[in-house]
Amino acid sequence: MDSPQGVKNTFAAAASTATTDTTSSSESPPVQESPFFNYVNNLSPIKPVKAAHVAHGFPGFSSPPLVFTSPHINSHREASLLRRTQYSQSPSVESYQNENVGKRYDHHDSKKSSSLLPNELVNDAQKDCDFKNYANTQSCSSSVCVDEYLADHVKVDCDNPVHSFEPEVKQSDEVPKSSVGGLNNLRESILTFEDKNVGGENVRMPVVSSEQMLQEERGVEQPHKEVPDLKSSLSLTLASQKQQFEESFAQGVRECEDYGENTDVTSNVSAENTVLNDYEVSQKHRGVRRRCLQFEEASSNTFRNSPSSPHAAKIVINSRAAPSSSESKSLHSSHVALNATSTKKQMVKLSQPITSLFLPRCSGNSPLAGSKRPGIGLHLNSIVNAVPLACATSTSMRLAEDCMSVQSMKPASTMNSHVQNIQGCSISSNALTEASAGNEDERPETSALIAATSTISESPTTMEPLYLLNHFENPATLHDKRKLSSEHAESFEELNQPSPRKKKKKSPSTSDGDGCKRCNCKKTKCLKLYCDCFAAGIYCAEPCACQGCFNRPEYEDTVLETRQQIESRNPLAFAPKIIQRLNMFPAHNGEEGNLTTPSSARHKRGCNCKKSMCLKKYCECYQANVGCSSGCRCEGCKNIYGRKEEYVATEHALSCDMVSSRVVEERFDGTFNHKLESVANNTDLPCPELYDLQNLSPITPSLQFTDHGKGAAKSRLLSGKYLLTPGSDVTVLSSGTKFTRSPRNSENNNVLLGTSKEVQDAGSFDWRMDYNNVGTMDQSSPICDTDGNVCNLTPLSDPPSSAKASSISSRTRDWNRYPQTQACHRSGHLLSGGSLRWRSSQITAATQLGETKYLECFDSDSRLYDILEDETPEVLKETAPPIKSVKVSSPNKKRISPPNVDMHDRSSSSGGLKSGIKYILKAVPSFPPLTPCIDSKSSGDKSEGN
DNA sequence: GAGTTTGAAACT
DNA sequence: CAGTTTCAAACTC
Repeated sequence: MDSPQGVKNTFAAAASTATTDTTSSSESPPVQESPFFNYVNNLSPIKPVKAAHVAHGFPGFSSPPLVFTSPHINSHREASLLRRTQYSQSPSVESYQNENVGKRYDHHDSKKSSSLLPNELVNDAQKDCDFKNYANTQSCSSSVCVDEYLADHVKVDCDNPVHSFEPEVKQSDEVPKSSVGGLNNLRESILTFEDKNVGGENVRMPVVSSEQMLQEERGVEQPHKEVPDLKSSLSLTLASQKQQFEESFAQGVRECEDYGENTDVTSNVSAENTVLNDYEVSQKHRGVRRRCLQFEEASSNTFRNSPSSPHAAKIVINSRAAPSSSESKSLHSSHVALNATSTKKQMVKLSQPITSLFLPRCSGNSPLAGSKRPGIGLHLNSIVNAVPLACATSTSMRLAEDCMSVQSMKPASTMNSHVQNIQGCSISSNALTEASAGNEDERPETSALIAATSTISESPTTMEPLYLLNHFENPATLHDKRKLSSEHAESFEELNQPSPRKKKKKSPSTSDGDGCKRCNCKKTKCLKLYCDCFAAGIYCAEPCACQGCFNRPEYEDTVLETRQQIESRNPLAFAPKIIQRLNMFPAHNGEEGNLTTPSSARHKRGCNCKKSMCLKKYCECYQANVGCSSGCRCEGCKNIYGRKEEYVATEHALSCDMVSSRVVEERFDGTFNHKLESVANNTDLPCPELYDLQNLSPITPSLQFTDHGKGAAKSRLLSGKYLLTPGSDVTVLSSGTKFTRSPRNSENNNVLLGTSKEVQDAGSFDWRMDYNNVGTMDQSSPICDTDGNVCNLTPLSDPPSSAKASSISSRTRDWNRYPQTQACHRSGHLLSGGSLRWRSSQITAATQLGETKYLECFDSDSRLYDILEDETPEVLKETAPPIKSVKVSSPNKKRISPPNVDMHDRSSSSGGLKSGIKYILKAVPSFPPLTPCIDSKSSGDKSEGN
């Protein structure tokens, strides 16, 4: 590989727009010479940006589908990690872990050291532990169970999960001796652990002990022996999480199980392919068996129907990855990896539901996590519907990474991002565990949650870009996890096939089998929007056939710069192109969930097809599986998903129906807001859901509205927030269709921001937020964080209304008062606000204000009105003006459809809300173009404009 | 796999 | 703002 610098330079020279090297090259560690690193790096990119978002996202997990999933990332890492772990069990790994805990990986270390995975695992485990600690007893119990599972403990002391374990243990025993030995080691370690902690009590606090163990290990860097302990502990935590997750998941969604099983199978296959040795394979099998047994048992305990089995299968797969090395180690690592992967997979499968579940908890526990991945703007690819696939790409942009606390690590950052993703997964798992922590007994709640989430998340399809996710370290939003997981699967394959560009071609763009897109750029170096990967905010991955690609973690700086430049020109450039509009009612069309429904989603800009009649993928609307809207300038539109005319009509109808009292209530009812708030507070709504809700709720209009009347605005904002909260959302917005509908919504977790513009902003915000606030994020719930970040950003950015800002600031303070949940609401507001520009721009300025940010956000929202008017996608606007809407599309701008309706009018009427139609932007992961965006926005151009 | 078509993105 | 060029995906052969 060229040295990054050199490449950058050349690239910069080559790329007209792009690239500024300045920062650069130096940053990116040259490391990558080894193909492996390159490979890894490729994977890593995703992490940074998206991860952060994702984190919140989890909530998302729901995330969206599509877009590109960078395949490799997760799977590869896991696999590589596992393998490496085998090789290097050495304390170094532990040290990494330790470091990771406090920090993140160094590039070199991460890259070079195979330990990465372990680190990730460790981190996850640690996080999990933290969560568990937070959760305390409950989690502990679960963890204990997990430990037992892993250990196959002799003791089944723990009645709960433990019992199930016994059988597993037996099986494990059956496993080949070699493997058995490893198992035994693990068991021993576990046992010791248990003994220490519990001393044979049925219910233990293993978690704590596990954590302690981990800490000890970290601190001391004990030799291999300890490693197993750590691993075991990790595995235990992971296992516990898995169990919890599985349980809840099983309850909530069987379908997911099926899906998961399928995936598992596939993963297994791939794993096999990857599998190095029969020996390893055997180990895997063992692990699988165990896990299967364990999980099965666990699941059986809780719910057998469910997914547990699938999980086990998944686990097994994971185990494969971890083939070798010392059995015990391998086992541990495998367990960990498996756990991680399993969780991820689950996440992926269940993703939406899970995320939602997690998010709430995450938000509750750790504020931050939640931050939605605001940033992520989905590209067309991301389009919820269109991409049913799950490829959520894991690829995260480094950009995010830079922003990320871990700035120091560049290349590593990518790794970190991956790790983060993983962590996120773990986190999510933790959240689940926490939720379920209570053990089986407690499960009911979790299960209920899960069920709820599952219902909400129904659509698995949604994917999210990773970049944004990466931003949030913690966040590791579910989305990220999901993506990662999905990617992991792919990554495995990729790993197998080191050559990056092989695939190339277009796997059908948006989705390869995975549903991940891959670019084939030749001249743009993947630094322009021509590149789907770049546009989606993800790094190019191996599958990409691009030439001279700079959209890689190594070139984070370049990518960021380029991105910023693009955003400076068009703040919405990275915003999700497709906005989902949720109908309050299931579907006037009768097609509730179907994104395809014309009413369900729209392309932000609209297409401009002339020859394809919107019946081919040339049409972005068609490609996104969305109907054409008034914003489209297509000729002879025959979009099967909905024609412009239809769209208008539907809007009309919807508006009539929807507008009804609810909107009014929302607007006016302070009580409503209160309810929402209470709901938000109470409910652990996963961020994603919130997002969804937000998305659903025609927030933007509300925001605008709020702008008009500040007081009202606040209330609305609140409402928006409420919307964010799942429960509130449901109540408020729609009645329930929302959740179900939005598979996308789930995706949207990333989307959080909701409206396209909003989304974009959010995406950018998130990124920025993450970067700036990474630390803060941790503190606050992820969602909130993101929101908060966004808010912060917004104020700054908003140039226009300084006065507003002031007023807003006061408001923001109020917001600050609000708990994280509120923050989430804020995010919703943001979404509703829809003026992405502002936010984005604001983002730059505001970084960290946190609370104040929220307030600002509102302000920004007001500004957003302006923006919305300008930028808001036609779709959004359309939604607002239910009837008239016929075509809002601005004549001039091809893409940008100027808002037909007066924002004020709409806002006042909250027409958008009333209409009941909600659009969700699936934002493409927008990089955090830190500052520049604002200006452009302030300029007021419609995003596209020129 | 190469070549053509298409429409978005970028540029002027 | 409009028009043109460039680009890469989608499509066809």
